[in-house]
Amino acid sequence: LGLGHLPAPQNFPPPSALKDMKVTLEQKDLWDSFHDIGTEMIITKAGRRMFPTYKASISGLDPNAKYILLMDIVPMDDNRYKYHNSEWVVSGKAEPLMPGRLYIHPDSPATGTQWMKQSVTFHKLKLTNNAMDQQGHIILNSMHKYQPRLHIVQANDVYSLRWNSFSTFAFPETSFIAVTAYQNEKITQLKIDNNPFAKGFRDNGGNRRERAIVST
Amino acid sequence: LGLGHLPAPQNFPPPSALKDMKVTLEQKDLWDSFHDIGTEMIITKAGRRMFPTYKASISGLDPNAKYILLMDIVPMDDNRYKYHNSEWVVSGKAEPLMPGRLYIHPDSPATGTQWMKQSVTFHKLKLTNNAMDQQGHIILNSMHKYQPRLHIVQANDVYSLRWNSFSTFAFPETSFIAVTAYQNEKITQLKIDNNPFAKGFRDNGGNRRERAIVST
DNA sequence: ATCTTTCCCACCTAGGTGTGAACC
DNA sequence: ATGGTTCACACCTAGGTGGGAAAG
Repeated sequence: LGLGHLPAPQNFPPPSALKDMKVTLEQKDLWDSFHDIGTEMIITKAGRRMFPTYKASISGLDPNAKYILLMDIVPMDDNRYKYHNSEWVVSGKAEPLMPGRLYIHPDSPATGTQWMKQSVTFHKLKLTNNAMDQQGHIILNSMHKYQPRLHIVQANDVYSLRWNSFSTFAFPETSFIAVTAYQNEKITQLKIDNNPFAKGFRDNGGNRRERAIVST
Repeated sequence: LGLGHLPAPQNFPPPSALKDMKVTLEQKDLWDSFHDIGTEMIITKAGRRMFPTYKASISGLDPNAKYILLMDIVPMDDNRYKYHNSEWVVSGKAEPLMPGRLYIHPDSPATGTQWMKQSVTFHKLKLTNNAMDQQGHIILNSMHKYQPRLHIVQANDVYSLRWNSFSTFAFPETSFIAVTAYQNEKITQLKIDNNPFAKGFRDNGGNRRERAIVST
């Protein structure tokens, strides 16, 4: 079990008490369309959201027990990558990584009923390349390959978080390479086409206004 | 102690263990300028924020104990009011009120250290006149007079909330009359002058653009 | 040179304001 | 008629996008 690296098998066998627990990734088609090309996620100093957003629907929890949901993002290998001739190639050894930060879902702790009644979304999670980040964002190295993981922990509050009874889920289609600027223009176009916040960059059938010239 | 009405004295004597607990209302000058005229707060079906925002700085908590902070808003008397000849006058008996809802500060529960390190703001609290509200907003009756109260409860989580050890604080300058439309135009003007979201209604020294005519 | 990162920007989404007419 | 409520709206704040130039 590599220190902070992705363990195999990806999904831990859940404790017997939770054997019916099931997690389904939402918007799988969208994730797949990115994954087929090679997903890239922008990381910035201030922190950047992931797109697509990680959303999951959960079943099989004890309705009355309390759970904390968290995400972490672990390196998939020991390589550093570069984008060369329209493909990702290994370019060296991975940078050393600080112990991975955890993003605790802000609704935590909540009962099984509350987690199951609607899908759980992690849209507020942010990625940063700033190793000194003070805002609790997840710190990653650019040009490295990562795998997000969802953890479900039965615990009464975030302070008594113990790692003695939890289930971990990793969906391969959510893996990505962290970048500070998009490398593959097909990824850029998929983001523009699907992220509502990037609508300004869509080609509206020739009706798009030209960008204004800034006079300084 | 009137059922759901404002008890006297307004501030409960705190438990001895919390005798050093202190709560200071922020932006007291702003609250005072409203209070001097007669504060009105809009209530709507969808829920409306309060302005000024209720903010408090807190000291004297046990740094390591965990606390939940809540607000409720209680009737100040049994009257219904109306605004007549530029003043508020009693116009009848109060409407019956559902048991008051509590607004639990979203950072709850947190340690004394966390509550004390910066001021606590309740800007997300919303008021509604919709008795069937499903979104957890505080339900009030229009044309009735109210007093917001802050409660500090030592408790480990929101589910085990017990009313056996808490402190209540009520600042008279935060009392208000709930309305569906402003009655006193001095209140309207104070809101426009101070609420950033109402900047569009400020008179910019004659530079304000005329409102566009809507063609339908 | 080449590759990667940073910064400011126009352009969006999301949602908090009082208005004034319509509604009851 | 009168008094109170609702609704669509223009106009804001707040903050999430990738672009492109500049910087490293």
